[in-house]
Amino acid sequence: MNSLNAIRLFTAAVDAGSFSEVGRRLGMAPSSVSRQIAALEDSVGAQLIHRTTRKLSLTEAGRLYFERVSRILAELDEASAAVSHLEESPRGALHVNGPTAFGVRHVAPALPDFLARYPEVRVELTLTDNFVDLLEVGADVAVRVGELEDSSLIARRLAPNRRVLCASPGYLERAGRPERPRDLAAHNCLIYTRHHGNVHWNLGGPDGLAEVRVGGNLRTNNTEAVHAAALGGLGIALLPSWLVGQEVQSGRLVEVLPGYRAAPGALDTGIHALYPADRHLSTKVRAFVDFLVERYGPRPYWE
Amino acid sequence: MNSLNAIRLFTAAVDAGSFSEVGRRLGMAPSSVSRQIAALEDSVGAQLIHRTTRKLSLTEAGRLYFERVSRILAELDEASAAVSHLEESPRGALHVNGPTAFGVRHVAPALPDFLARYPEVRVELTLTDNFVDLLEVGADVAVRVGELEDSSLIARRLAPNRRVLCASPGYLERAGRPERPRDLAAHNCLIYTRHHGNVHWNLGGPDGLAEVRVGGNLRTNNTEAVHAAALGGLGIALLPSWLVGQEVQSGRLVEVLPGYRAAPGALDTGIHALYPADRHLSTKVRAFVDFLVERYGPRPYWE
DNA sequence: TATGATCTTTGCATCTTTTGCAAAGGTCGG
DNA sequence: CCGACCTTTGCAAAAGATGCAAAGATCATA
Repeated sequence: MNSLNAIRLFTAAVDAGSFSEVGRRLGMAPSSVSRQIAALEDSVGAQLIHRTTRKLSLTEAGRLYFERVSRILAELDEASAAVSHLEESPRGALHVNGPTAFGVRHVAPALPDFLARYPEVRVELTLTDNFVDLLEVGADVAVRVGELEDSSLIARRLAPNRRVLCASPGYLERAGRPERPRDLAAHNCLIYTRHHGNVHWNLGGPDGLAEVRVGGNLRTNNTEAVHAAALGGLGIALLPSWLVGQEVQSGRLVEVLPGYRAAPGALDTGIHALYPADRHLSTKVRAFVDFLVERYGPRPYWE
Repeated sequence: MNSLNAIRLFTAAVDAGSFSEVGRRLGMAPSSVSRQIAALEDSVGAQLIHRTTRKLSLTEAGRLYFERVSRILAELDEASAAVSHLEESPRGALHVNGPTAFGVRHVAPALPDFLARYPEVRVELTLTDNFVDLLEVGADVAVRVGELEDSSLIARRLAPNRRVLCASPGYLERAGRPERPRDLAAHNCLIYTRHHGNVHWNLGGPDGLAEVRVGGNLRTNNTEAVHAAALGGLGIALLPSWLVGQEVQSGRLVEVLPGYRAAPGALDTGIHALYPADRHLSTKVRAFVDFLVERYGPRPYWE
């Protein structure tokens, strides 16, 4: 096909009025200019420029081609510039995907600050609780809590994902306060699980790991339900700190066995931002992830 | 710079949904497609396509670029097509240059037939008697009578340029009819010359070359003036056959010393079409020159 | 009128770029 | 878990672009 370079040389020759002058301006040998333009003429099948040693002049075909092509070249440069412009600074649409609970509590509230810092960005926040393929849904970046599927995506750690035991002050007053992990077996523990069968809580504390079989009158596959039940005083829940941290701080919930944490498991790998492992990471994604890292910090505000 | 090929591959990939599919359609290795598009991304400085092994998806930059670029590619193809179209058959503007006298008598009258045969051609006929640079004046083809400057132009012979002696019947009745070249010295010879000094007519006839010094009461640098004077009965003129041929045929002028012709000289090299020696001779020029060659034929109608 | 400067083009050797193949690493469906 | 298919990278070969020098041509100038 006719190369873009040849077309550029053609227009340059029309402007400069001489192949040699083009060569001088563009730092190439006149012979190269000559050959490229000759090849272009062959490819379109028409003489574009009449040449004498002293003067160039356009043929009718050349005039026609020049008019159309010079406009097209400008448009092409504009298109490249527009794309490059997108990457100069964070700008354009940013599709963020994340789980509902975390998104509502810690992503959405962060957006005003983020958008204030990057006024040219538009955020489209999609909160879903089923796993979605980033590219499928057209997202630029996803926030994931726990369980990272191994994939070609890059994961950047935003915060730890720790689960703590907690209950409402009313429940503890009524049912007593466990002193050791094994005391939990006698309590009404609010179970979040996606599977059937017995549930064990693995707790790490000052005296090492303790596995406690727990149970109670509520099992659900919805963390929010456990949360609501705990707030309502139903029992003891094992919930992520980002979900209950502020309520513990405000006293609406009380931490139980404060020296103990859920032992790190599949669900506790942390909170990550995921984005495609492209050679060119877009500035808006980088800015967003950096922003979240900075906002949550080494020790998140909810801890 | 970013190559046109890479851009074409990019749009092809968007259409095909897979680099391998592009390779199959265009007959090239998937690796080449991959590398070209990667290079394009480097050149614009942004990721255009997210790739997994199973799916391609456009980034925002990619969508933006695709929209603009696919339209631009279409325009570019159109531009090439328009130029190629010009050469498919004679078509477009044809600038013809020639001398006034010949042009009025033998070019302009030929144009109706020419344009009837090639309805898509528009002729712009410029008649000038001073020598002009074809390219300077933007002409595609020139008709030249006699004296070919040697140049880079191609000359195609259209007809002989012979000068014959003639006078009006009235003059011959009054002054008598020369029988031999030397008789001309006693006649009123109408002199066309651009220089000062004596004028000699070199005549070739059955007995070889004869040089006669001629003179009379009219010298002019304008052939038409000589022509008009001869028609008016002023004397004997040496004029091109294409100028007086039809008047000789109609009897308004009578040929003098019919066995003699002006000996071929610089002025008698013939009538030629001149056009640039380009690698791609445009079809409209070729058609026009062919048309004149055919119209004048081996023996022009004016002879 | 002759000379020199400058222009375009072509042959040729060289250098850069592109290409296809093979292999590696990854993903999806059965 | 396996096989089919995808993208990417290394590597050698092919293709294309480049610069130089020389040839042929034109114009300005001495």
